[in-house]
Amino acid sequence: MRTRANKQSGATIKDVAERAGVSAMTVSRVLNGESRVRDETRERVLEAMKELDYRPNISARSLAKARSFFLGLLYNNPNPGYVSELLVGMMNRCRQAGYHLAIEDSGSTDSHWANAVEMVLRTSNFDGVILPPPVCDFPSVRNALEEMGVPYVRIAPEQDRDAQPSVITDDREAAERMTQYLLELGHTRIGFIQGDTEHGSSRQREAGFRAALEKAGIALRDEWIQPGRYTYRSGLVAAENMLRGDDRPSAVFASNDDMAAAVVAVANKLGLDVPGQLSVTGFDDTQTATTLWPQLTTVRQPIAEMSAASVDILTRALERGGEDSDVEIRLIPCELIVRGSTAPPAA
Amino acid sequence: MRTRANKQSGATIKDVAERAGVSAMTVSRVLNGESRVRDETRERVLEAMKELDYRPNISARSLAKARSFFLGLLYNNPNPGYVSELLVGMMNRCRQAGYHLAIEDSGSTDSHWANAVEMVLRTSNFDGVILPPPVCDFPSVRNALEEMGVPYVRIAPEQDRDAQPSVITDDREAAERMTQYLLELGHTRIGFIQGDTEHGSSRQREAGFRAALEKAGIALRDEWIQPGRYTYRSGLVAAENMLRGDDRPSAVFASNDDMAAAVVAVANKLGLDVPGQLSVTGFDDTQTATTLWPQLTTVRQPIAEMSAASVDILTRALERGGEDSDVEIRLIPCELIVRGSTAPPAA
DNA sequence: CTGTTAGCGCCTTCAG
DNA sequence: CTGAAGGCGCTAACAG
Repeated sequence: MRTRANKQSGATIKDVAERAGVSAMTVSRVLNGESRVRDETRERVLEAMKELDYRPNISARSLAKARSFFLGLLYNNPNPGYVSELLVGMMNRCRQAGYHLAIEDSGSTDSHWANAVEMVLRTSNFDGVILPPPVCDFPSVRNALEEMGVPYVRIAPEQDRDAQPSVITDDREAAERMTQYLLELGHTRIGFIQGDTEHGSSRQREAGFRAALEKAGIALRDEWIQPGRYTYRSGLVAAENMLRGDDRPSAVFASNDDMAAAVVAVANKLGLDVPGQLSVTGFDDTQTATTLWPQLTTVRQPIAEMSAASVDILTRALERGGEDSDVEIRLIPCELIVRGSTAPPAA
Repeated sequence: MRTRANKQSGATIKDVAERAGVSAMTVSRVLNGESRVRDETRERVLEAMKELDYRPNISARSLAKARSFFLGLLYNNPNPGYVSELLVGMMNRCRQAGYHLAIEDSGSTDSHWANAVEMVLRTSNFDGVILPPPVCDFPSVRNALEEMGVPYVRIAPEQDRDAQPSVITDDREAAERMTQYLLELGHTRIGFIQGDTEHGSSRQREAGFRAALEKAGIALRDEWIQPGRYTYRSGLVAAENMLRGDDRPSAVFASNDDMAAAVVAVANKLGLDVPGQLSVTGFDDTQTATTLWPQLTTVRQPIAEMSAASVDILTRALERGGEDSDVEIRLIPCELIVRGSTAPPAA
C-alpha cells in the first residue's frame, strides 16, 4: 500500500492523447516540435498537456530514441577557477541544446582513469563526452572512448590536434605577445615559470616566450627558467629560486595566474615592490588575477566560450548522427589584459 | 541503411541470457546483486556478460524502475572555490552510491529560478536535488520542488532549518571563536565586513562576531561594521571605508576569504603592513586563503564533507523510498585555522 | 496531416 | 532458485 511517492509519476502521453482526443503519436509529434500537425490539433494537445500538468518521461524517451540526452564532462579538478568557468559555458549551451550535463572525476593519474572512464561509461550512457585539459591528452581515456564508440570533443588538446573535433586556443601566440609586451616596456631580464608538463598548454606557452626573446635577440638564462606545476605552491618555489640574490630578473612571466600570485607573494616577502621593482604577469585571467593586489597583467583565456563551443560541436555532431563529415576544429583566441602588476623596469 | 553508430548499442540482456543458457530474468537478478541465484549460475552469467562486453542500458532500467539514478545540483555560482569543493565531495559519494550527478544553474535572482527549476525538473527526472546556499533559501525553488514532489537536501540553509533534511555547520560559533582569538591576541579595535544578505551564513557570522564582542564588553562602532556581498570588489569598498583615516581598527574580520583578500589589497595600497599594522581574517578557507601573502587566518568550512554528507542523506532517503522517517539534519563543524595574516596589535 | 503496430531493454509479478 | 508474461512511456516505421 504505497501512495505515489511523488508527482513525477503523473500523467502519461496516453492520458494527454485521450484528453485531447488524438492518438499518442500526435502528442509525441507535438512534443518533438514536428511540423506536420495541424495548428488546431496542436493547440488542443498543448492545452491537454497543461491541464494534466504533463511531464514527459525522459527515460522512456531515451530508451525509444536510443539516446540519453546527457553529456559527460570528465574532469580532473586542476584549478577551481578554471573548472567553474568551464561549467558556466557548458551549462548554458547544454540547456539551449536540450541536453543535460553530468560530471565525473576520478583519480588523478592517467592509469586511474583508464578504469574509471570505462566504469562511468558503462553506467551512464552519455551521448558524448567532453574532455578538458589535461584529460584530453590522456591516451588511456581516448582509447577507452574510442573503443566504446563514444563521441567526444577535446578542449585545448596538445596531441593529434585534428584527429578529433576540438576547441583550441592560441596559447603560443598569446605567450609571445605577452613577452613582446614586456620587451616593449623595456624589460630585457625576464624570468619564466613553466606550467605542468602534463598540460600541453605549458609547452605552448613556453614556446611563445622563447620565440619572442629569440626574435628580440635576447639570450635565455637557464636559472631564470624555473619549473612549475600550475599550482601556487610550485610557484612559490620557482619564485624563490629566481628572486633570491641580487642578479634577478626585472620581470617574471608565470605560466598561469596562480603561480603569478605566488611570485607576488615572494616579492612581498623579499620587500620588492610590484610592479616598481618587479613586473609580474600571469596567464588565464582566472579569478585570482583580480583577487590580488596589484591586479595581474595576464592573458585572458576565454574558457567559458571554449567550453560552450565544445558543447556546440558535440551536440551538432550528435544531431548529424554519426555520419562522418570533417572533424571540426574551432579556434578561440586569447586576449592580452594589462593591469597593475607590470611597469617599465626601474631605472 | 545506417550502420550502428557506436558500440553502445551492443549486447542486451537477452543476448547475455541466451549465451549463458538462462532467462533474461536471471541475468537481471545477477545484475542487481540479488541473492537467490545459484553461485554456479551467477558465474556463468557474469562470464557471458564479460564475453559479450555487456553494458546495461540505464534508460531502460530507469524506465522500468521509475528512477533515473541522477541527482541534480541546482547551483548559482557564487564563488568558484566553493563550487569546486562542493563538486569534489558530491562526485565521490555519488559514485559510491551508484548515482550520477547533473548540474544546472540559472539566472541569479530568486524569480528567475522559479521557472528554471520547473523546466529543469520537467526534462530531467532527477531522483533528488541538492540545494547549496543561497539557493537553499529561495522560497520559489523550494516551493517548486515540493509541488513536484521531488526530494531534496539543503546545504547550510538558514530558514526552516529542520523542515527538510539538511547539512548544517556552526558558522555562528566559529565566527565567535575567531573573534575571541583576535581578542586574545590583544585586539580591541576590530572591524567586521558583512557577507551577502542573501546568504544565511552572513547573518550567522555577524551574530557570532557581535556575541564575542559583547561577552568581552567591547562596544561596537558602526563605522567599523561595513556591508559586503562576499565578492572581492565589495570587500575593496568596505575595506577602503574602514581603513582610510587614522582612527582605524587594528584587525578586520571579513565574512569570507575573498573579501579578506580585498582587505589585504587595500592595506598594501595604503602601505599598512599585514599583520604588523593590521590583522586580517577570513572565513571558508577556500583556495584564495592560501593563494595570498600573507596566508589568511580563517575558518575552515568543510565544504566537501558537507556536500558528501548531503548526497549521503539524499540517497539514503531515496533508498528508503519515501517512507517518512525523521528528517535528518547533519552538523559538520568548522575549524579555526591560524596562518600568517594575524598578529598582536602594534604597541 | 493522423493513426496503428511493434518494439526500445529492463524489471515486476506471479508461477513453478 | 528460475522462468514466462506483461508493462514501464515513448517513438520509429509504416499505413492511410
